[in-house]
Amino acid sequence: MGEKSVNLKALAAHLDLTVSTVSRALNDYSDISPATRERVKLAADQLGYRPNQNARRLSIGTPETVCYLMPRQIGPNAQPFVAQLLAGLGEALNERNWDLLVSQADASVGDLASIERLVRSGRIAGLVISRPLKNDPRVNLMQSLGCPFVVHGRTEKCDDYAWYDVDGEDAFVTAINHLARLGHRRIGFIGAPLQYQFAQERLDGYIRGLTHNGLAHETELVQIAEFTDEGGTAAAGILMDLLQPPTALVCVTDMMALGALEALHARKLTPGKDVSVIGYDGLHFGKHANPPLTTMAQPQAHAGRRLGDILLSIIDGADPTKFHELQRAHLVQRSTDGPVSSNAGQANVSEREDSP
Amino acid sequence: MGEKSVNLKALAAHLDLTVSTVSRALNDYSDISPATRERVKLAADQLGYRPNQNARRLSIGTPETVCYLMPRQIGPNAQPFVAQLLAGLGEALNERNWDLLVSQADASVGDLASIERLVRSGRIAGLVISRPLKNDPRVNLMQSLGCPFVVHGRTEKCDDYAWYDVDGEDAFVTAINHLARLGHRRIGFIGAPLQYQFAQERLDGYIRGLTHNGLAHETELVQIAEFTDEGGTAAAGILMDLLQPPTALVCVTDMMALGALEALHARKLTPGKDVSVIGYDGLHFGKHANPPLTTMAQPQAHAGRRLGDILLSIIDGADPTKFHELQRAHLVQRSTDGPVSSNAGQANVSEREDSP
DNA sequence: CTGAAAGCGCTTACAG
DNA sequence: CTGAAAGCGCTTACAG
Repeated sequence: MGEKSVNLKALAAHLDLTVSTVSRALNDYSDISPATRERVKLAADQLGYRPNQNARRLSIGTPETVCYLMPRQIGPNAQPFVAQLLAGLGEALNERNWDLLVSQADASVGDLASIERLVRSGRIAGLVISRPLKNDPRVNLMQSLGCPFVVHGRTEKCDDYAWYDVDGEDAFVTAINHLARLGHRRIGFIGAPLQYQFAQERLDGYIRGLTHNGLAHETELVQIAEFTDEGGTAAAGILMDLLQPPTALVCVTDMMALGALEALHARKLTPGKDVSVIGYDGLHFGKHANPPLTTMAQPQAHAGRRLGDILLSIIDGADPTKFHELQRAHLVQRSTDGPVSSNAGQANVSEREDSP
Repeated sequence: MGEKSVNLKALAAHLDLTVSTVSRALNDYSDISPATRERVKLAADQLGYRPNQNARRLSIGTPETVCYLMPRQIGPNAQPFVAQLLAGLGEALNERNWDLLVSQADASVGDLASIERLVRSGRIAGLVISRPLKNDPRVNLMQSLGCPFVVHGRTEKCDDYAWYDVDGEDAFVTAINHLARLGHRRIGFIGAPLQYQFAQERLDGYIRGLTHNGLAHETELVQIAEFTDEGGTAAAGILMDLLQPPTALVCVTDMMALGALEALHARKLTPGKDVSVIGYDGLHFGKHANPPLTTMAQPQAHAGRRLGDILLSIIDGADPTKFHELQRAHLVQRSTDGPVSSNAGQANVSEREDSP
């Protein structure tokens, strides 16, 4: 146990060869005789030799490592997709024997410094940024550092770097179209802080959807909150307590939609019957919601793999601006969408109406 | 953009000093005059110098990196806790400026080779293994390699290495006690494949709980399936279709419990009223289940941080066998547990009863 | 207090 | 076909 692992020198000595020859044999140089190549490889296997990667990478001049910048936790279990994304990234990297680092620097100040340190210290050959802000300083930083990167999502101005995204605007147009077809004319929007580009896009889609269906965009129907279930509950509460409450709600994340369902339950309203709710993400968990959540599902199975492949291509020298990959979300109808209810449009009777 | 980052040599030249002096100044050696130390640090800041970590680590002889072995995906979004765990690990590592690698090797054959390569190639100083099997070859491998590691969970024989776990046996005794107090006498167990130690432990707890409450352990009440919601649905279906179906179900994961709820709904049974269901994990999502899921919640907020701290201690030379940290899960009562229903114990009328 | 030198474990032109 | 040597960018005894 703990036999110190053999290095090139020891292996060479064992074989009565120089490290130079052994190294080239191991790396399949053509100027090594087949005989010694085999002999070397056999001995390497037997002794369990593995080249020291720090030394190797220092020598070849690339860290053969890529970093995934984890979005910070917003509430408990808010990121069920991280594992899947990492699995996809790892799959792409494994094929080359590259490593996957994870770090937690977001768009705040101190974290920019940590990103800079990460790339300047030669630890990584590329970076995956996720959940970008409308104007994200990390993107600017990476550009000025000249380090390859790919964004999972987009910023407002996104033409000069690589990204992979799902079309949130289109998804919300689809959701509104669906609701309009069901007869809804007052549709509430439950959104996330607009500094996040995804939040802005989905709001844009909501507005475009309204316009497209000849519906007015009333600002009181737009409620912004943290993208957690509690945020969704709070926002839905405000909307349902309006004098003219909406008959349907679209939510920027499934988590918020789940929270919105709670607000409906608290008001004895049945989701899908009294009030329709459509979420966004397509989380598997939505199937078990009360009732099962209708949602705009994004095709997340291959996001990690694609992000990895794109990043590797860029590191290999491809033009980043060639990679603008936009996927579409699709409507998954479960049980929270339905035709506008007969008593729709009923005004809430507020105490204030009776006041002076 | 892309100014090639300065290295020690360039920085030294810029300062008219040798790399030797500059290195020691940067690392706060006491034999450097305060004046030049300040001068060096200032210049380093200005030029954005960051020591190349591959070189540094090769020189100091440690990779300053730790690896987290991700459990493989079992179904979509099956690992909502991975993000939280990584965040905790990262927090512990950040304090020393160490890196966090993630890899996906599980207990299968080819993956053992990849673990061996990982440690032999000097890329990592330690490893976090999760979701171990009863007898996990990864643990044996790490021991024979003499590489520090910590297990999230335990194997059957777990006295000679470090682990952090939640007491699943105790949790299931608690769950059974709770159900027994509510009058249940036929309690079904929905489990995962028993090669996983966690599955065995929870089954042990189930049996111990039954015994403790004077209830018989009937093998037909134990159903093993994959730990996904579909697995839970299938297992619950079999149990509820028994001639003498159980009046309560305990499930080894919340995911399986959510699946079990579906099986009850399909049979027009109301969870918490007709049949009680208790899950395990304490997933946040359970709050939004139909109805909200009662569960044995594990304190997962600090698992990552603890695992990181333990691993670092071992790397620093602490005795691994000193770290056997067992947390307790606690009952979170939501809405799927309730007193045994009045029509409990009613036999299913099967067609076979009418047969010859 | 600072410099010159060796070494970490590889890779890769360059000789022979 | 193989060897001797330089170099990757650091750190750290060892001199002076």
